[in-house]
Amino acid sequence: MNILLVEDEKALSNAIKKILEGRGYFVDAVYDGLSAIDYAKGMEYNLIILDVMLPKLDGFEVVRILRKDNIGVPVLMLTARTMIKDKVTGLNYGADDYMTKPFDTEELLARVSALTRRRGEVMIEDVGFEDLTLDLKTAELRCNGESVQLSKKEFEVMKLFLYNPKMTFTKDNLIINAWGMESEATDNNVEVYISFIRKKLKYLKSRVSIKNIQKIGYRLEVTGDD
Amino acid sequence: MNILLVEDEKALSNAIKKILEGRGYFVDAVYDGLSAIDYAKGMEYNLIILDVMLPKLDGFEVVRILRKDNIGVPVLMLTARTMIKDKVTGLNYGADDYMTKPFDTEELLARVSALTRRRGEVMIEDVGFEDLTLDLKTAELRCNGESVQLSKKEFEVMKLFLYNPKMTFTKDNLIINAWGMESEATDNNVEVYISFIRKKLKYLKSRVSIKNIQKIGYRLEVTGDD
DNA sequence: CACGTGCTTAAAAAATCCTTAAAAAAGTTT
DNA sequence: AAACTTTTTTAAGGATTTTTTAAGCACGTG
Repeated sequence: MNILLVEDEKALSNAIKKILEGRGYFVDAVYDGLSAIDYAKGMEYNLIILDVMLPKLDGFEVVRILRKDNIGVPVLMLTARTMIKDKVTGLNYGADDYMTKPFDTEELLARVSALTRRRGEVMIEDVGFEDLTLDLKTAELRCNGESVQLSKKEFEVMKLFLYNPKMTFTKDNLIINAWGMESEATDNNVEVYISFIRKKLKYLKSRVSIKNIQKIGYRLEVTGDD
Repeated sequence: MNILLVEDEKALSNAIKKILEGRGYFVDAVYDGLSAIDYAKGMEYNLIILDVMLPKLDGFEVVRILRKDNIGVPVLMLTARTMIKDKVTGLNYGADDYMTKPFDTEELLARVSALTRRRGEVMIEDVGFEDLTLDLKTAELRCNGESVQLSKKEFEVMKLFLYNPKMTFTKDNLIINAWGMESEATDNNVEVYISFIRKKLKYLKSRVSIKNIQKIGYRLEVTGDD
């Protein structure tokens, strides 16, 4: 369940994002009207939460443009409590619901779930490749009905591989992505973790393995392929 | 939780009444504007659902009169999809929310609970998962005929788990949802409460337990599953 | 075969989590 | 308002898991 959040006030934006993510929604946050249009055209959202007052292009314009382009995603408008007239304008331009600021957590969640019509339903998003599936919620790696629990770092590394199954990653690549820019991890750290993961892949009897190319890096490989 | 339903179309009125009664609300149905005023003055309702088009006295007038008499009960207006301008008028006269016909059950329930909950009241339904049932009214957690009383915070945490039984919550998630955005609760607070709840789950001999995945979060687990 | 590079493992170190007890705060009752 | 109860927070020690470190072995390439 993907939500596009358009709100220029950073503090509020972060608060809303956290609340929604806490309930399992995936949230992209942008901070002005033009980006909102770009994002909304770029991918399929299940809901757009749209502040009225925005830099570059206000909320009304955003809805109007989207509707003109036949993008029918439900839109929830945020307006200041005083500006009741906004409600009308927004609704005339094609918004589906409005909510006045400030609002409380429960109200937000109620309206969001009303608009997405998926009350209580769970949203599971997994990444997969060949016979492997990685559960992004629990960091469990599954294969042939079996599953193993990955640790946080194993998870980060595996996620990288599964998102880019054909790519070869240098050790530095892996360090930056799984350990972070600041980290002082060494090549040996990577080797150790590759070893951990290989052990788990073997246990799962997966057709996928991690291949090393000397001095170049690691990538996924499927037995019987090349 | 008492609701006054004002809708002259008998078939629709009965449908709404049934839906709401199914969720534990008590519903009085009347069929014109004058009766609406009588009833609303006669007893305390938690919510009035008000059609715009009514015999004798239309919906707008009803809200206006009630507000003038300092009756602040939340009002949810029903309008035909085409009559967007009604929304404005209704809101200006003091309605709290509107809904366009036709609408679906989930939407109705979401709005009704948003409006009734806003006044701090608790809903009547229970949440359940596997052998557990959480009474939202009393915060009692039941299992196999036994039951234990949860404290406020235990209740908030458990509610979150039961509403999203498959989801994994980070400690931050739990803090935001159970303690609130502003709170300065630490990870340790969460750990302590998880421990409290686990003790109660054990006492109830439930098949459900709370599993931790290091550095990732907590989620419900059913013994014998995975 | 020798060198660099990668693999594996064990153990040390660090981080995270669990549990409990006691202090503080909030809520009740008398 | 004081005494009591319950809930929530804080704190500390121990248990567990993850991550790092380090050392010896294996492997392939030149």
